[in-house]
Amino acid sequence: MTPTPPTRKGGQTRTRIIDSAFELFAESGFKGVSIREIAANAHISHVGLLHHFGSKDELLLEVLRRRDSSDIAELRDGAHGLEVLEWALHVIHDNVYRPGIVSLFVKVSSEATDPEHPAHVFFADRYELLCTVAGRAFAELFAESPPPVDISPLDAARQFVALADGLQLQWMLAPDRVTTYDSLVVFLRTLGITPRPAPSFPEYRPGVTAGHPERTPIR
Amino acid sequence: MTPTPPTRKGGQTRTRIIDSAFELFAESGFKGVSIREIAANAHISHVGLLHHFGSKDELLLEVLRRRDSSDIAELRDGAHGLEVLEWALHVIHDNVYRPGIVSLFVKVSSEATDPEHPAHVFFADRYELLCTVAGRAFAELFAESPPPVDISPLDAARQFVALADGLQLQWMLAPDRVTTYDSLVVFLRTLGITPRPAPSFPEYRPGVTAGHPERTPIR
DNA sequence: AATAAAAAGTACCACATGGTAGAAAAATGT
DNA sequence: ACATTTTTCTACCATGTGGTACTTTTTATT
Repeated sequence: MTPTPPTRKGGQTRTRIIDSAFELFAESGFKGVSIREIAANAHISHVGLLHHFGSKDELLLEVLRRRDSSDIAELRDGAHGLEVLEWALHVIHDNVYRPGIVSLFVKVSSEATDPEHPAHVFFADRYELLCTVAGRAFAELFAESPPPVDISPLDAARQFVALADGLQLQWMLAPDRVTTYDSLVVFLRTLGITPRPAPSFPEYRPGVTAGHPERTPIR
Repeated sequence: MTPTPPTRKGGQTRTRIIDSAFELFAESGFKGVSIREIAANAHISHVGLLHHFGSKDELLLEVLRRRDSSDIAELRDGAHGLEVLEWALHVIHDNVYRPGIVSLFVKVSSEATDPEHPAHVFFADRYELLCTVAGRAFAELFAESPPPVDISPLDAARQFVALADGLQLQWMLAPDRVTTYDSLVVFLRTLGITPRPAPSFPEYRPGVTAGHPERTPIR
């Protein structure tokens, strides 16, 4: 997968570029930023950048994969029922401290609505995965105690994901008025699900958050 | 407000340009389209366009105002309680037949997250208005019959709006899997609110939908 | 120290961008 | 018919765009 082993010095610049790209894509979306800006921000020429990533499109996908994996990867293996949703809530709760990642996904996901967009497939797949996994979780929970209204687990999952997205959009437009996390907890309670509260002052967990520039400076 | 009365011939081209801009902004967002493309699509040179709208920014705002007013304007005056929500559901239900307007707002609203974006204020204001109006509606409904969970009317409003946005995003990525309208009805039922169903085969109502290119061709 | 490979840079390309200057053409008012 | 205003165009500009060809510098391997 990685053509250049990370021991080679290029590995460092690679991640430096990815961090830079993440930062700027998050700020202005995909179309809103040039590879030259990204390169400058990473202290390199724009063709130096193109040496590591063949094209702007590839770079974006690399950024998305990197940022997504740290969140979703853990999700695939054996988490069940409430655990899954609590884990999701935990991520969302933490996102308050790294608005960049919210911005990135809000902006690029809507751009990616266009079937021609380089990240279209990525997001289509992502939402399918998210809804499937969350759907399984809801199914297990509903099996224990059925929800107060007639709603399929998959529908609940889609609503959960949609709600998170929509609230984060509103949060970015008016950060003071919206608390995505609280709102999602209320939503779950509406469905008869009561997640354990996330810590109100979350401790820094470098192992999990490493590589997120908002928390750990790049250099 | 309008410097040139619509009797003057320029009025026609103005709307022709706006329609063209709407179409292309919806397809590729604000940054994704050049005024030259918009102009060509309206059969005019790009400086001819700039004569009518001083800049690309102004054009976007004009498009947004136009498209929004047809939906929101009616909302300000005397609608109450359930009426408001049913009206919102009705609009959303109809949106299936004019995906352009969904695409426009999904794409541009997330771009507008950036405080520098020309439409930032527009969307900040818009969401405040939406949530306020919907909040009042929920307040009235909750006064009649309190919701099954502890939730403030304003929170319910924000969730309602957020859910609509998030579902429409998912719908654009996978149109077959998502039915925004049904999902919103379920959500309301969860809060103890049962809206009257919208007609399953909505009749064309030219008076309301006039100006939406998906329904009424421009020329 | 020599050699191969990787990384970074300079110069360039064809093309697109939003916007301006000034003139020609068309519509409008009297 | 004339003068005025509105509309539209051609030409141009400075800047930015993603990407290529080719060269130089740095790094790792033997």
